Amino acid sequence: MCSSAGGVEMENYQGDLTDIIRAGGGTTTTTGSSSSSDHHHHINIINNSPPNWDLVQFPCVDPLNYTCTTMDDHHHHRDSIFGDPFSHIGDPLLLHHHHQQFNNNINMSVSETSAAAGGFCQQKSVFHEDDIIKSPCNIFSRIQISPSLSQSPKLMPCESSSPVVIMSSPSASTSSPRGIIKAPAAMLTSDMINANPSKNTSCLIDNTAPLQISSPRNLGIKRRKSQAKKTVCIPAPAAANSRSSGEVVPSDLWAWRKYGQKPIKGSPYPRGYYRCSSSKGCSARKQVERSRADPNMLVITYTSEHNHPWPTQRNALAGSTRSQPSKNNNATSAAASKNSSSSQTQNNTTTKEEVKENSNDTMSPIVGGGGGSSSTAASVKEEFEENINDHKQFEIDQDADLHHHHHHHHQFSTIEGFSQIYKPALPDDDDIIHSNQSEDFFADLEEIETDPLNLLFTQGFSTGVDGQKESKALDPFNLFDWSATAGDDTTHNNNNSFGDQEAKRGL
DNA sequence: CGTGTTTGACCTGCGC
DNA sequence: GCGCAGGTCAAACACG
Repeated sequence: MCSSAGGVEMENYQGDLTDIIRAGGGTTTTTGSSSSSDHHHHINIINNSPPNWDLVQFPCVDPLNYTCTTMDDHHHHRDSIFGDPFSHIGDPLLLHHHHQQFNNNINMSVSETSAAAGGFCQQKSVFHEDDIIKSPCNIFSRIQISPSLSQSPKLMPCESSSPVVIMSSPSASTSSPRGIIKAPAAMLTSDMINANPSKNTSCLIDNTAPLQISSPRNLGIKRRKSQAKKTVCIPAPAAANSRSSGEVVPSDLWAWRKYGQKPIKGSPYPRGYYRCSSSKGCSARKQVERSRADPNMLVITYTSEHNHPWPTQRNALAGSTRSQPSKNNNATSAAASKNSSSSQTQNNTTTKEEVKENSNDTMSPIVGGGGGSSSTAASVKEEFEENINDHKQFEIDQDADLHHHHHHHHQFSTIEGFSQIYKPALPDDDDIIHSNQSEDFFADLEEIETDPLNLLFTQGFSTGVDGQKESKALDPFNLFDWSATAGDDTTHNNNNSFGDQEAKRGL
């Protein structure tokens, strides 16, 4: 079955990119080699520039159902149902300059359905080269949603950080391996590829082969059930040379349990299958695989939605925290051998163990690995608490690097962004970011208030009133709701209350 | 004991 | 109908 690995075959790859969010990535790549210890990762992050930030942040997004109130009202469809982290994310940087534009032009909340219906918004402005170039490109990767992609010319020249590309394909069916996604191709122009000569390929999903979306043949993809799927491409938290499966899944705070792994034809990397373990009845699933073009990038496909709030229990921790089983190596290698290809083997040399190691990284919770695929909010929380000191250090470093005058006493101001971002996928909560429901929800989440992300944002992006503007630029997540926040007091209030709670807790 | 991972077998959808 | 390939199941095992 498995085929040829080697990565020679790219066609399949393309098909997988139905709805893609690409996180810029490259970031981790070099540094994070598998072998690096937690400390190493930590250090890297701290010392590094923006690119690392990308890594740190994207993962966070994942589980959240961002309700993007700011999005164009015409496109209410939400991806959030998938727990797609990026579905509602906007480019912070771009927002900084084109906040309004972003809202209008990018519809992050577009679900496949909407996409199929042409719900995608115009991606026009967002990807202006000027914006990209001018923008700080620092902390966060650019998040781009390219619905049809045809228009997004240069996506990511961002030097320091690769942009995150969110792509939504018109039809869910396109995501099949065989399916060809052409849209992405548009995104992956030579410009994009070359834009970042200095950087590795992180930004590219597959630059070696033409990306195609939807070809007649593609339609035949194996979609058992025409389930809408969301594909997210993010930088692999772990070492670039991850072993085996390459499923170094960034922590998304949902509890995922791996229930299968299959070699994918045409890809040297196997695909891991995860299902939500937070709730028995939860049908949320995700597939994680490495990009063939760029092993540093993980392609995560979300299927179904979480039917439960954010995990507040540590029920999923038991296994998540366990250290690397010796068996893993063998298993992994075995899997690798199946795939056959030297390169594959090499890449596959990274086992879960490494992933776990990475996950331990204090910074990982967010992206790098807070527990990898299996990490839970609780676990992340734990890690965070244990390393709170480190985080503070991180904050300091960030401040220095970013030249932002962020102060501890301001840190809670960013909670607003956090609360908005941290919205679990709640059923039927379209557009509820402003609703009481969301408020209640967060009230229930006290347990995870100390979530690393929260802290991260708090520390990393805290800004005073004066810094609000800056924070917007820096805070990728706030982006999403800024406009909403501005126009919606409710949201604001919710956030504030949330922040207050944390403040009370002495965070 | 509870939870997660691994992994071979099985199921299902699709193209030919 | 057959074969291929993706997706899922479930037993065995590991970890805390």
